[in-house]
Amino acid sequence: MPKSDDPSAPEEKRHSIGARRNPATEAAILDAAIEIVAEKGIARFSMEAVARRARAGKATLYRWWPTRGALLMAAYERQKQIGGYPDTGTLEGDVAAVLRLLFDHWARPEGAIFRHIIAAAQSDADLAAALEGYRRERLDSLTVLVDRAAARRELSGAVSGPDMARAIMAMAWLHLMVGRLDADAEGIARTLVRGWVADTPSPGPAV
Amino acid sequence: MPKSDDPSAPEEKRHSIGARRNPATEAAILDAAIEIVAEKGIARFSMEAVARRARAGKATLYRWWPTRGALLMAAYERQKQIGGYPDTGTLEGDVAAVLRLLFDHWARPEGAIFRHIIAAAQSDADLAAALEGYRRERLDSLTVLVDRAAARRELSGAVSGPDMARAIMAMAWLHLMVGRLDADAEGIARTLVRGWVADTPSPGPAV
DNA sequence: TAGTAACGGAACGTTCCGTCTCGTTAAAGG
DNA sequence: CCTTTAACGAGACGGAACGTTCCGTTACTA
Repeated sequence: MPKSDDPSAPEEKRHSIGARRNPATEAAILDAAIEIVAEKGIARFSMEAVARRARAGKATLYRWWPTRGALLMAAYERQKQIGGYPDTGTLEGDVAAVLRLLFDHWARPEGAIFRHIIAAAQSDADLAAALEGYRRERLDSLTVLVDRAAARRELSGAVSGPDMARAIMAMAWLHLMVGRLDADAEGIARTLVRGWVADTPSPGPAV
Repeated sequence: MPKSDDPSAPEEKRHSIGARRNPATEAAILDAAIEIVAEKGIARFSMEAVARRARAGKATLYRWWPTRGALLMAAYERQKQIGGYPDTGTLEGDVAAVLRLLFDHWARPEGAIFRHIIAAAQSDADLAAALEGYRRERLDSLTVLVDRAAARRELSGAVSGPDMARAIMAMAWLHLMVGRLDADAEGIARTLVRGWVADTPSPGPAV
């Protein structure tokens, strides 16, 4: 039986620990947020529900997370744990591997938070700014793949590293937003990495 | 001065035209929905606000559009008017052209509805189903580009047409969702159409 | 020791939800 | 012709969540 939102029993009441932030309160609130999304879905995620389950006052929530979006973002950052990207030996294999990692992560109940963050960011400028920062950080991390490919002299030189990273992210996000996390990561990687046209008069493999 | 939501003056009261749907009512409601989103943003878009501006009863709204998402979708379909895709002579040029068309369309105040439809679909199963139908329709329409490229014997054969269409859509949607509708369509097209790696062992002009 | 700020809790007014009645209107159908 | 049917504007209704504001308690800080 899933835990109810109403503060029934086993957790003892928390109190102020003086004129400073209580880490136990922060943890309880973020955990409650993650649990609610995982158990009941985003529709049941409200500031009131989080406060009830965490046995926290609404004022405490609003003191540290001014909007629902901010709390969502914090909850996502707390639970996310994506390790480094495996080295498969080819760019196409690396791209497939990172897509597979992302799809598996987002398919978990807590991972589903992320698509709701993107959704909420469409009407919340502050959240949009936070998401943009996170997005740039993830884009930068994808350059690892490109650097490895460059070291192997695998690249054609027709496309820049940042452009490649954006394309990978675009494919990942599209499949997240349309709920197709069972998509064929290898097929997507092939679509991106190999050219669609037979012969481009590009300046060839840069030496 | 933007029109207020409150039904002040100039529109005369509509009545029932008998035991059948009133087209004027439908038009007034959809127009009100489009105007509210364009003028005030999605945050001010509510069933109540639409009913107020359209001088319609809430029951009338719910009779024809059972959810907010359904009304959003109908409003988008009413105002969208994307013509055919221009033929630029190359696949890369065609992809750039379609991206430019989409970006320009979505950058208009009414076009912004679409990103909110994608957002709302994350928490509304009915809307998600409607969006999925629309998405497949747009994917099919993109095969025109691929067919033209095939007729020119431009394709490498390494990537299938549906995969190409999905990749184009992914890039378009990403830039929509992150608010980068000023992106370089030509650069994106190049990223997709040309290969990232120098030499693929596909049936092409291997060196 | 006095000041300060976080804490749980609860009440507040507001907005929007979706449902529901009401009286009016006019087409549909026997 | 005249009863039936259904759409219409209007708005009351209970419920949920919003974001703010108090309260009394707690314990660190100066």
